Amino acid sequence: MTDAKQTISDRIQEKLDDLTRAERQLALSILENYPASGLGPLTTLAKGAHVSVPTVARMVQKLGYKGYSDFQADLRDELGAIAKGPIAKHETWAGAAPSEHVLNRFTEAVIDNIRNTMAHIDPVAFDEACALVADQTRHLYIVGGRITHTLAEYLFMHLQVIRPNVTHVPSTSNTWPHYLLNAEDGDVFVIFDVRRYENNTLKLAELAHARRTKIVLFTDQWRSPVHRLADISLTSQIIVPSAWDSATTTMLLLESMISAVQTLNWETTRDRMQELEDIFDKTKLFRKFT
Amino acid sequence: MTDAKQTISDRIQEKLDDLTRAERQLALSILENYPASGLGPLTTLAKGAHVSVPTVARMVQKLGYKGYSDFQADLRDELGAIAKGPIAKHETWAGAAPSEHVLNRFTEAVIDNIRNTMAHIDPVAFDEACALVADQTRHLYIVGGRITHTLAEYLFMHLQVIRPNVTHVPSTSNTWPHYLLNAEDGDVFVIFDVRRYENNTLKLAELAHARRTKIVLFTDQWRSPVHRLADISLTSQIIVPSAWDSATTTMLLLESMISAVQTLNWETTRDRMQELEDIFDKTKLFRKFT
DNA sequence: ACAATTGTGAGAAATTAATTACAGGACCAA
DNA sequence: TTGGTCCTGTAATTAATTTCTCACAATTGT
Repeated sequence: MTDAKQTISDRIQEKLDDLTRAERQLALSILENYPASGLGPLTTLAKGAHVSVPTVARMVQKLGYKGYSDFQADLRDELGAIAKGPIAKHETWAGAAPSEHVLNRFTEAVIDNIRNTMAHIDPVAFDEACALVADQTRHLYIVGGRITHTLAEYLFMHLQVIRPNVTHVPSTSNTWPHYLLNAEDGDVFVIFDVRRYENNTLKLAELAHARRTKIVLFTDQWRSPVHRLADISLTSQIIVPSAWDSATTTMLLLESMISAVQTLNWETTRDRMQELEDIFDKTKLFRKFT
Repeated sequence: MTDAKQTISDRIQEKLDDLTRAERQLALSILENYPASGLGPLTTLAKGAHVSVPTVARMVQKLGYKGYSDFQADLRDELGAIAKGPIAKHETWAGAAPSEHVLNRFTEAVIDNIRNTMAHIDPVAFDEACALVADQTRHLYIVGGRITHTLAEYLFMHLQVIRPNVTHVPSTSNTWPHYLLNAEDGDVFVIFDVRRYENNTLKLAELAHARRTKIVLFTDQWRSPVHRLADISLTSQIIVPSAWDSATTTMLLLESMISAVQTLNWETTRDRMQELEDIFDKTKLFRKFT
């Protein structure tokens, strides 16, 4: 037992000497276009390698598989594991805890979410969204739902420092129609809507859309119906081993956006932050150290 | 048609809007484990995505394929082309963006934070904290600060469903002394305090400590002064390339705790969640699908 | 010439894909 | 609320493909 898991490619190369001429020819053909060629029909593979069908059947059995289907299944598994990316699938994060501990299972799921989210995100759209949010000439409305209003508020708090003209609108409230009265052509709505999509949020988005405002949507992989009205949708994968969904990945996107917007507006932000510091100093709400 | 070649992944995402709910569910399932899952048998794919066989057939046709086999062949071609091309650069997270893009720099920093946090966490202490939070015989107070009150509220919302006797106390408020009147020996305070530690929060912690309550503290690597009063401190690394700190890692710890507490209280939680669902159904605040 | 290997062709068995009709839900608009 | 529309899963059936095996002939290398 050298290694817990060796790739099928390794396995083939290892057995290469035990194979006969036609079998070797087949094996090399598989390795040549690996792993795609091994995932097609048996006859195609045979034809591509210029060997006969029984040769293929014989070889996979020599490799230790029950049949070609078995071999294919293993190939698919390997492909799935590889696609997961640079970090091993079963890495233990909290080293002091067993891998079945909730900390490790949860962390693994979140890392997976992050990887998947980043793999599918369109950086151009992301940059456009940041530019919209950074544009101080547009009034900015931030809308959250039942769960997501915490994320909305997190964004709101930071943007308040970065720029003026920001309003936080809780969609689960009777008062949100009032906010729309002021919304004009060109203003920006940042809307959060994840699973258990809320009718209120959709209504609000529709009204905002009707007023020709720009809409930036934070949603999950299943996409809130709001996305049809949104100019830019940023989707996160949010599945975790829990009865609830995870907000961590969305939070990551959010903080990335805050960071980007802060950079875009740095001149303004620096002054405003300094003022804020001064006010804090005066009020003694915070401690300098310890 | 902008560029000559688009991947099937792109093609799916592009058509995502034209798909119906179940079809989208299927499409996302394919993207989730791409491209391995699409190379297996149709029935396996359908089962894995929790959709029916005809749905798969309908979707691939909407994507412009003659049938599932046709779709698979295209997938294999793409896989073959990828393998031939430049070696996959898995250094970056958002593959479509350069490694200097804020998304990649930020994500890398957050992953680093997670790794570091998990490396230093004491799982026994974590479990003890979960047990305290899960204990329904103790009244639970949740305290957040200027920034962290969003995290506090996130925890509060979930625990409200899991168990009774939970109170959210904003430390930046004139009213918090009132809450302490009711705090008794054995009650639990969950306190959030990260950089720019707040005097109010410390005062509140001192008073809570004087009343012999248990204190669970979420803080950062520099540790809030509250930690001297806390029974259990859970520290996160929160540094990111930004003018602010990151809450993502703390959020991860938080969600792990919610998941653990939910498991500990599953009997109670299940019933309460069911009731909640029923109420949602009646109020029609949420939509079932799409 | 002998032994091992390989291909041929054919056919059985198993799996898989594709289609249909229908009933139950969800959504929507009046 | 209600009727209508669209979507979806179930189940059953058929068609098609694919895997697998066999016996035997052809080929190759020794």
